[in-house]
Amino acid sequence: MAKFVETTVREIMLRPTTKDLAQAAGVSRATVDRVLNGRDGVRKDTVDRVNQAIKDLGFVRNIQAANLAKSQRYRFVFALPRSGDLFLEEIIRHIDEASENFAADLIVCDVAHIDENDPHSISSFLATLDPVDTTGVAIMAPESPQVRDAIFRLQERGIAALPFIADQSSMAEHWVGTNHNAAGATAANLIGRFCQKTQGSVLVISESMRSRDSLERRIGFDTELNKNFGFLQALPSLETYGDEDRAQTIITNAVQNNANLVGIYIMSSEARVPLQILNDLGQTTNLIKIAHERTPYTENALKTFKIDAVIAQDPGHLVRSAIRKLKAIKDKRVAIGSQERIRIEVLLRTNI
Amino acid sequence: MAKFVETTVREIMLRPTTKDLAQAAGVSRATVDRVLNGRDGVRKDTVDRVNQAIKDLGFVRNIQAANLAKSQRYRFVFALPRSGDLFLEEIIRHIDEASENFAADLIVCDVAHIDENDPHSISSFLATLDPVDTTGVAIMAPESPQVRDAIFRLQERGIAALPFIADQSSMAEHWVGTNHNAAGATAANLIGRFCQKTQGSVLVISESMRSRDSLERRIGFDTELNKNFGFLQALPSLETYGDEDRAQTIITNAVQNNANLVGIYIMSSEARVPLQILNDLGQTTNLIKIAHERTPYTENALKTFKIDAVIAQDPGHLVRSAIRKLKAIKDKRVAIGSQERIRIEVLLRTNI
DNA sequence: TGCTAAATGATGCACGTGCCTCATGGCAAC
DNA sequence: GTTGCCATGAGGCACGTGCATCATTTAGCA
Repeated sequence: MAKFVETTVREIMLRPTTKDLAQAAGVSRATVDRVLNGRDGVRKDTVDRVNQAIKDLGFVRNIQAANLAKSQRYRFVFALPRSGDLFLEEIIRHIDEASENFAADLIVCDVAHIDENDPHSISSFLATLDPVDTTGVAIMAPESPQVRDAIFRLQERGIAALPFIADQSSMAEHWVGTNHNAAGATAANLIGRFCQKTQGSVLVISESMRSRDSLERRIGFDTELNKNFGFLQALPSLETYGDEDRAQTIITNAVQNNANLVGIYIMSSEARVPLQILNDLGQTTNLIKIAHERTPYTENALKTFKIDAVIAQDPGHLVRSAIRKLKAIKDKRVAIGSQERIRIEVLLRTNI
Repeated sequence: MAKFVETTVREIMLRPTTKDLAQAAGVSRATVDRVLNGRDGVRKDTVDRVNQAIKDLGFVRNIQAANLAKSQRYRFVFALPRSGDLFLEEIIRHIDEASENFAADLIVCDVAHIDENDPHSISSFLATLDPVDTTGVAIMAPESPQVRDAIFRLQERGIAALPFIADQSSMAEHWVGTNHNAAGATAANLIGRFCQKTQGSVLVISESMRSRDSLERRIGFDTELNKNFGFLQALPSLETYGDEDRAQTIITNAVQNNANLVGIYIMSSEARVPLQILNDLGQTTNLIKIAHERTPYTENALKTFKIDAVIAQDPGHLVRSAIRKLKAIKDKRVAIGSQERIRIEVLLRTNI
């Protein structure tokens, strides 16, 4: 049984303050303040003395008190594509939910809709944001030089900016989303394991192959299939361009022209349209079908055996992770690594 | 493109204070304080007036300021079994990590080791905890009347208490962990889908069937297997009792006496011992193998094709969820529902 | 040595809430 | 009318930090 020595506990419960710091470093509270907040006019060896005291005492700034003093508030904007996509609806729902639940932390979230295919308009929207009432922005938009530049300019103006779900390359660690390559590989892995070692081909349906996300998924999918499931052959990607009529035509053609089809991978986040078309075709019931993202539609499709697995990223986690990261940037902290790695979820009928 | 009217933003960024409340309700700040903190000596209609003002203004108490005023600190104790279990090690690692990262929120976490099979000693340990230095406890222990009672007594003394991973039934919503039944069903689902429709039997290895968790997993497993994979037959559970020699004997026997084995489900959180035994036996390489919990060992086993899938609950998420729930209880708030539902993760070689 | 600028100290208010004390006014029972 | 209780008001201090102002000390330099 663990013992808790009284004094230790008290020490833990009472943390050192800037006053203690000042005393330990042999300076005044004003100088501690200068060092803590990076103001200039302090000699280097004084700075070092204070920093040493911070280490020695294990001082951690009381952010609540600091925020109180600064009347700091956080307002984060989620810049999302305007679209009727079910996955986006889920995202927005979670932003609303998070907005309520982070109210106690003085955080407010808003959604702004952008035209995802017009980098110029996105860039000029971002330019209108004012650091006075906007603390940070999470941006979901396909990669483009304009958007990447706009993000850098935001940061220069003191607004935290974060690519959201859609990756802007060269932002390195600074984004929120999953590894699309691994997600595609997981789809291939599941199709390979689920189909009964039958020789055959796999249909890949996408909304568009122009985005980096789609390309990466496809590469991950192909690589895994070739390497570990050589008996399966992936067909070229069908692109629906979000057009239902076009989807109807190309999917119907593909199914009828490929007699030895064993599986279908729906790569885009809008699984509903392709699935309904496949369902209406009727001849695809015993094919392995894998789609992306948890929505009411895909959940139901899993339950009713119309689909075999869903590769998903948790929309609530994505939203909260973005909020925490934006806040961490503002607070000049580092966020928890392991908490912010968004998992690639595998949803089956039994674990939704 | 979204527009943000100046005034609206300012309104959002500046929240009403108790002063505003007092003015709106036509009472003094002292009375607002009496109502907010549930002190008595206030007439009912006055209470109603204040509550109405809270609604009208959308007042939300500034917890940071309140904590500052109260010098409120949180110290949470995780009461865990003492064991060399890799999963437990992961849990402890995440408690340490969380402890660092929640420091900014004035939260400190400690681990206490309990004797999981001695409800009496657990109960008397819990009784020693002092509300002065312990804000809440997360308890990982098998279900028992003594522990359940001890939990209720803790709550009476003002210490938040929460069953952790191991369920104490009748605590309803108030616990942190996954649905074991669904986890077992998912294991069955995966084995059923992965094996190539071969008739055969499935070995189930457990540490002990005395715990409710194991029973529930087993029930979920059997139900799913019988319902959707009738061609497979689950064998009676092998219990290792944490004894390596015993494990060696019973597993070897089972494998040699069941010629038509197609899969193995390792139900306990300690997958290492059974897996090593199976590996040494050599004749099980092409059986479907499924285990529980992500540990360095299971991760490696996935990567090297020694195991086909892992059913896991994210230890970091479990820990953080427990902390958030305990804090919410202390703050008399309701936690975010969707954030606190721990997912049953399916880990494959491609998405770890 | 004396001058100037840079570095540091001293101090006080503000932030929003909890908690305490003391004063005041009303109302009912005697 | 007096007494005593109850509901409420008024005000102040504390929490830990940010930020501002003004005073004072120290270092650098001629």
